[in-house]
Amino acid sequence: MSKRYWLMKSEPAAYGWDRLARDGGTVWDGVRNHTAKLNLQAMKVGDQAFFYHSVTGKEIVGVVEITRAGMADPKDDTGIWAAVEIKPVRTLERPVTLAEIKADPALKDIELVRQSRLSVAEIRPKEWDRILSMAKA
DNA sequence: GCCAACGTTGGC
DNA sequence: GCCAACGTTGGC
Repeated sequence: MSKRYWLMKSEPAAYGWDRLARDGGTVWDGVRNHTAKLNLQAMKVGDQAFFYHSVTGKEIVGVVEITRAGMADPKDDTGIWAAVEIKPVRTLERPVTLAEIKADPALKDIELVRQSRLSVAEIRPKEWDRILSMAKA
């Protein structure tokens, strides 16, 4: 199966990009939404994801890679919820803001905008490439 | 099983 | 601080 792309949201006040870069990787747990859980469970080792700062910033700041997939959420006693392990791959040369994404017709169907509350979303390969090219501009 | 009420998230 | 979107809960 070919590589898929994702987007993971975090409030910088709770766990930001700087923290992830300093930690060198982390277990992505605590997700309590079923759609997001399905996305976590669909992830494979080697898949990549954008790291998005919600609330403060509202921008994509970096790229992460899934280093461990199909985990149970270690903080969950019920066995319902899922987790993955991620590591930072690189910081974007320039963050891509939500405003820019919304303004771009090529990204009008992106899940980040269509379902703004979803904390773990899939990114289509075309959208992935588009956002990467915006980060270089 | 339906739906109104309520809680939470996150953008504005 | 407000509100829209969505999920969950509880009465019927």
